[in-house]
Amino acid sequence: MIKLPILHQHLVFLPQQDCPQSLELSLRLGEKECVSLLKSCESMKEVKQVHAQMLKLGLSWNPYCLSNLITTCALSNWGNMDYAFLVFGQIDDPGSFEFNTMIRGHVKDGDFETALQLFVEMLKREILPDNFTYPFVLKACAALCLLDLGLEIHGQLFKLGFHDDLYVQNSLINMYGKCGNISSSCTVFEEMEPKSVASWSALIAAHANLGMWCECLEIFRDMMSEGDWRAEESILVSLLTACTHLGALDLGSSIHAYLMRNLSGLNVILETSLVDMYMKCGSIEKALALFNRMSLKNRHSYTVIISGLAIHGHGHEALRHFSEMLEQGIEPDDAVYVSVLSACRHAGLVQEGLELFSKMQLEHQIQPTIQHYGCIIDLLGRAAMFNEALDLIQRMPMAPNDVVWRSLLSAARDHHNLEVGEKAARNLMQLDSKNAGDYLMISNMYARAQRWTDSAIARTMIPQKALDQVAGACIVEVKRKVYSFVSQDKSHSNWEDIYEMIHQMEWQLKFEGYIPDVSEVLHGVDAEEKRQNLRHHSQKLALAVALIHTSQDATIRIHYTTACPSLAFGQYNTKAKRVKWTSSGEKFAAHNFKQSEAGIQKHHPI
DNA sequence: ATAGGGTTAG
Repeated sequence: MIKLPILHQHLVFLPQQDCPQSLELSLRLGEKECVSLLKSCESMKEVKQVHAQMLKLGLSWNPYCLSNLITTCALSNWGNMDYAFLVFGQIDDPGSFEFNTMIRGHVKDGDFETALQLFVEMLKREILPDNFTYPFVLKACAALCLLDLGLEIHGQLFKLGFHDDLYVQNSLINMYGKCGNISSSCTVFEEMEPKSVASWSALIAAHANLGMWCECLEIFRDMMSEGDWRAEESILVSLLTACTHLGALDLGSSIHAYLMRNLSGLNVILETSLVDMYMKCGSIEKALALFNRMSLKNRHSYTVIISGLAIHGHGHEALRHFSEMLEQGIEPDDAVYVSVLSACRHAGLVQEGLELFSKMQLEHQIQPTIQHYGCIIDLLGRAAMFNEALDLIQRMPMAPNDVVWRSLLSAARDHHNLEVGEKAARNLMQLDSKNAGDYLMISNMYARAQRWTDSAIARTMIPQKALDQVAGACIVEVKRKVYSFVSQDKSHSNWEDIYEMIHQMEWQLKFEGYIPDVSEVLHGVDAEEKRQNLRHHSQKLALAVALIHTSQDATIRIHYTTACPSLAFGQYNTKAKRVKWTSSGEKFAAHNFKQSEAGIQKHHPI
């Protein structure tokens, strides 16, 4: 702890010639002492005191001291980039170290544009970047998804010969991954030698970023078989995220066990990932137990637990956790409010939802995003409060997006409100929906109103608009392996066994008197074709595989996901719809099959 | 002389 008198209330930068050489010589504090003082600073106040001393002692023009001053201001957690910038301006001949530090500081603060501007300024002054410059700059590119700039920089660093640098290579993997160019990530990874744990981590994270969950697990398998790598925390976090999205509870649990064996304690991120994994994989008890034992909970942890409870329909429990979070003094952010509002949405808590929506704006000064509006509009729609919903759409500051109209359309269909449904449908079409599911939903709406012609017209729009019927995929985990299926899938090696199993399942269901309900979904399609389609529907395939591989009373969890290729950067948004099945004896009951058939029209993202 | 890469929620 440094205790120095404050000598300057406001900083005055003396011109160089005003600092008499003799003064510097006469005082003890040399540059070494100055730098070590700077390094032991613990607040900006202390830094300013040291800076004041520097001014007094004539060290304020010493490049070494100034460099260290910038580093302290820019990189400390309590630092101040404005101050760093001020000092940076005082250096008349900044080199790559000073620029690197400034770029790094801005990246750390999340000010990526300024970081890149500084990089450009550096080049303009013909200061050559070094191998330290590129990791920071590439990180800024990654954060801003600037693929073109990233490519240009890759070319530049190649010319300068820094492509051999391990850190630069790892940064490149990350940059390409964040920009959605996964094949380049893989190329960099394959061509580099040697690799480090961070290389694997970056590659796995890059795949995780794009929702390529199965690939994450495969790469991890390669990593473990290829050499003596230690699975690090960050890799395990990515793997847990993959498990969460794949619903791979068994694999997730074994990662948990691995963690308990190999680490002395878990950090918040790992614990939060675990809680999320258990929640989304349907193991609420474990998730809650783990959450309750966490010694440190942050905003993320609460978001995870609240949205998990929301998914399982425990609206009141979710709200209770939200109150607890506020009592703990954790400021909610917009993400927490998304999860809280969606808890109200899932549980049909209209009044609570509306109150929280206004509390968010008035008490916490959070401007609602389209997602928050989407939650509320969905909430109102599900409660058949269509006037209120339409009124809110009118009043919201941004244009309603497809998600908003889609949820309204869905609600109108369920409540048999053709007027609102048609309005939503019109608006959805105006947004030039590329989603085949939307047309199916419109078709279903008309089918329910027995307007068969309109229903058929809506269906014909799909081939007319040449829309891909994005096949939903089903994912099932058996014996720690993850299988995924699309409708009519025959890509699996043992597909004959699978289809034989389906045959048996159908036979048994028929025996129990089950007749598939195809009235609404597929009106106007040839009846035999319908049954063919349904028969090999992806969920059924997944169920068959699970039945083949599991014993009688095992719980089978099948996850329904949708790829949304329309999202930016080629990202896949996997939104899992979870259906829980039990395979105890004859109990893979008929209503489950109905659910699976309805699944074909359920693949619009929420 | 001082330094760098990978990780969580919707």
